[in-house]
This record gives sequence, structure tokens and C-alpha cells, in this order.
Amino acid sequence: MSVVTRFAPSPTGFVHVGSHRTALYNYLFARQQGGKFILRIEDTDRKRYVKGTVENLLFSLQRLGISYDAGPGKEDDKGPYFQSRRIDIYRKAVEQLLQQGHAYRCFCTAQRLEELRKSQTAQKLPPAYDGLCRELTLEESEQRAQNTPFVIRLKVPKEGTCAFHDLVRGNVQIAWSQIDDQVLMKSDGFPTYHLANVVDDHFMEVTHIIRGEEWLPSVPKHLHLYHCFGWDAPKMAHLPLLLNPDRSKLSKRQGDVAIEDYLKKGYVPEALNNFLALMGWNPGEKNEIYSMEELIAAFDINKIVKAGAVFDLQKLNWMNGQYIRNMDTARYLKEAKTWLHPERQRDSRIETALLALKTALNTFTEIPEKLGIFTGTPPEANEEAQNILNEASAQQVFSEFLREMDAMTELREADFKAIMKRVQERSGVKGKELWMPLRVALTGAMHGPELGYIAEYLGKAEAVRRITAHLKK
RNA sequence: GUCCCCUUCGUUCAGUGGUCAGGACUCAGGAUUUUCAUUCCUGCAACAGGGGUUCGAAUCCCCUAGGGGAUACCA
Repeated sequence: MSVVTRFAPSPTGFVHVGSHRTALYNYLFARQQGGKFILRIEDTDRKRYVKGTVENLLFSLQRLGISYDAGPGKEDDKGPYFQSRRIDIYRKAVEQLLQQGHAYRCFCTAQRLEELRKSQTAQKLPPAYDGLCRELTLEESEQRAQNTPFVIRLKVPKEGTCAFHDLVRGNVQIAWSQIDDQVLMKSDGFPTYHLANVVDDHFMEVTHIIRGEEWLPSVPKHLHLYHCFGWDAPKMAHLPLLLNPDRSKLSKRQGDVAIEDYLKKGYVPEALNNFLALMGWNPGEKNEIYSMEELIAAFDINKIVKAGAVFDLQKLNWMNGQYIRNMDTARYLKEAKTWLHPERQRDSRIETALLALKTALNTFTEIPEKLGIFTGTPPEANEEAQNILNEASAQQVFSEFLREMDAMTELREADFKAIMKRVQERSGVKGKELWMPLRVALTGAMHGPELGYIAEYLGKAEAVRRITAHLKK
């Protein structure tokens, strides 16, 4: 049977990086196995629905290059892929459960449940439904349903343990006594996650459920549902969580958690994928830079790590820098320009400056700041730099350089080395003593990108002007 | 509280009974470079603790501690 995985987010906000990693793993596994990857929107909680998040989600997936074979906008005979449009399917399913005695209507009010929970907590008992409505006869239940609001609960076994195998965790056992009679259908007629998820995964023929670790404790409920329906359960893999530096669940309080935040900050989509893929799994080789194709080829679901991983910005930054440096020039220039002020974008020489910065960037956001050395007015040379300017050899370099300039119509980076070579020969000055005076004269600083780029960016006239300014009569 | 999961350098990932416990990021030092950055080299740095099992444990078992997750008519 061919593999089918799914990513099933709920549209309640931004796309969390952990959520994206889940999507990525599902995608990698499906692609590697030559299977199908589907996207399903779990919008069964009308209270939590946030407008625009579906669009946002689709956009994020697209930006990061994760394509799905079926899902919103790509319907097939297994759809629709919005749970809110599948309500009839869930109702039919839960009716079957009801008729077969696997589920029951519960008429308990929210108030009673609240009190129940309070008293249980006071007695240090685990809060759980006490089963008041569990033994109602179908007849009675149907009668009361006429004029009383109700939910439908799953009749969970009372004794024994639920043992199952997880692709990441191995064998796991949970006592049935720990499992509450889960609500399957809310009083508003919408299903809960547990019901909708199981029903959809079955009808969409999902073979592997790859999702976050927070779902591990509800596996018994799901397995019981499959059992009641008489369906085979998919294989499961519960992924370790992404963590804050203090090892709590990665949250907004301690930094950016939304994919779009990182996109906005100038991170390269490929780098984001590469980095996230390596949080919780690693091919175990020296190289850590992987294209999507390489990730697909190398991915091994059996080698997913069990422990949670701290989201390490330092490494992301490094990796992003790698992607920027390895980017082909055309794409680099195109992307880099989007980080410029509109007026700078019209600057005909800006590419020269951008090219010089390519090795100096970890993220594109650093561009405006690092561009300063090209576009800004040079700072007053500090004492150390001033000393360099005052050297007799510096003066010689200046005049020789100026003389070179006389012969040129324009100043090109490509010619710069040759020019300097001639200046060196004529002046007899070389090495640092040759270059530093020019650097200081041109930029006011002792450090910066390659001088040739700076010179070309400035242009002949401006370069000459700056050097002349430091020439002593 | 209860249940479940987890525990190798600061971070991340290798290592599934015999390894000098390895790689990557960070950091430090060095080389290259006109400087910075890049690149390259070197180095610092870990098996949570305690019991077993075994000739031999990071690797298997138990306990403890710590961390995380779940305990909703949210997902």
C-alpha cells in the first residue's frame, strides 16, 4: 500500500515553526516513499477560528516549497479538505457509534461538569467525567435529546491497558483507567478533534500519522475509535517538541515562533527548511547543508530523536548565511534589493555594494546597516586611522593613486587590483601600508568590505575627491 | 496531584555491549586575505545521579532526580 501522510493544522493563528516542521516531516516522508501528502484544515472550533489564517498557511507552505497532492484548492474524491465542510460525515459516523453502543449522549451541563471537576481536584483525584449518562438507555437518551442539549461521548473501556507502537517512541502503554470518556460531538453539532481526525484519516486513507508529541496521551482514544469503527489504525510517529532556550515549549514570549516572522526577518526559505529538518533528526554526516531533494533522499523516520530540541537561533543564522553565500548572483541581487529603501533600489551602482556584502550577511535584514559604509558619509578617522593617513608613505600612495585616476575615465572593481599594483610599483609601498591609507581615506574606517567594490561604488570622482581631501600640500 | 514521554559537550545531532565518546553551531587560537567577512586548520567542551546485569556499559534492567507534555463541549 502506498504511503499517505497529512498535515492537519487548525486555522487559529500564525504558522508555528514547530508546526511547520511537522508539515515538513510529513512531506519528506511522503515524497521519499513515493506516496501522497495531503493538507487538511481542521476548523471545527468556531470560537477559535481566526480569519485569514488559512490564506496565511497556504502562503507559508508555498513560500517554503512544500506542495501537497490534495487539499484546499486541490480537491479530489477524498475531499473536501476543510473539516467544517464534512460535518455530515462525522454525524453519520457518530450515529453509528451511538447505535452500536460505543458512544452515548451526555446531558450534563457545563455547570455540573465544572463542579464535578472542582470536587475531584479538591479530593486530589484526576478530573474526569464520572459517567453519569453512560448507562442511559438509547430510548431514554433519544427522548431527552428532543429538548435537551447534549454532547456525545466515547465509551472508553474501564479496565486493562492500551498498548501501542509508535515509530518514534517505541512501545507505549497507557491504562484505560486514565482515559476519560472523550467528547466526540459538541453540543453545537461540531465534532471534536478526536472524532474528526480519526474519521478523516480513515476516509482519506492516511497510512502514517506524523504529529507533535502533545498528541501521544490521546492515542488510546483514537485507537479505540478505530476499533469501534472496525477500521485499521494508521502507523503513528509522535515528534519531539521544539523548545525555548529554557526548555519549555517554544512560545511567543521568548522570541519569534511564526514562520512568517522569520520570512520577514530575511531568512531564506531553504535555510529554514534545512534547519528545521535537522531539529529532531539528522542523517549523521559531517555535512549539514541539505537541499530539499537531499533531505527527501536522506530522511529516515526511524531515526527521529525522542527528546525535545531547543530552537537555536545561532545555528539558524549560520545556516542562513551559508545559503546566502551559496546563492547564485542573480537571485541574491534580486532578493537583496527587496531589503533596500526604494530610493536605494534606483541607485544604479547599488549592485556593486550588494555584491561586496554577500559574504558578510547572515540575514538580509542586515543589509541596510552594512550598506552604511558605502552609502553613508565616512566617519571622522579615529586616532589610529589618523596616524595611518599621516604617514609619509600614505601621502605617496595618494599621489600615485590620483595619478592613476587621471588616466582613467571610470573606476572599476575589475581594474582595481591592477591599479593598485601599479601604485605599488611607483610608490614602492606595499601590503598594509599601501592599502590602509586608501581604505581610511575612502571610508574613514580601518575595516570593511573589499576596497575595489567600495571604490567602484563611490565612482572615480568621489574617490578622487575623498583622497584629495587627505592630501597634504 | 495523576498519567505518559524524555535525559550524550552551552545548543544540536552521531554513537543501539568493547570508540581516544564523533560531527555541526557557538567560543578561543592559528593560517590565508589590504582590513573585515569568507575559507581552511587546531583547540575547549558531554554520557543527570545511584544501584544492578555483564569479563566489559553512554548503550540492557531498576530506582531517584530533573525537564517536558497531557489531563477541555481547544486543537
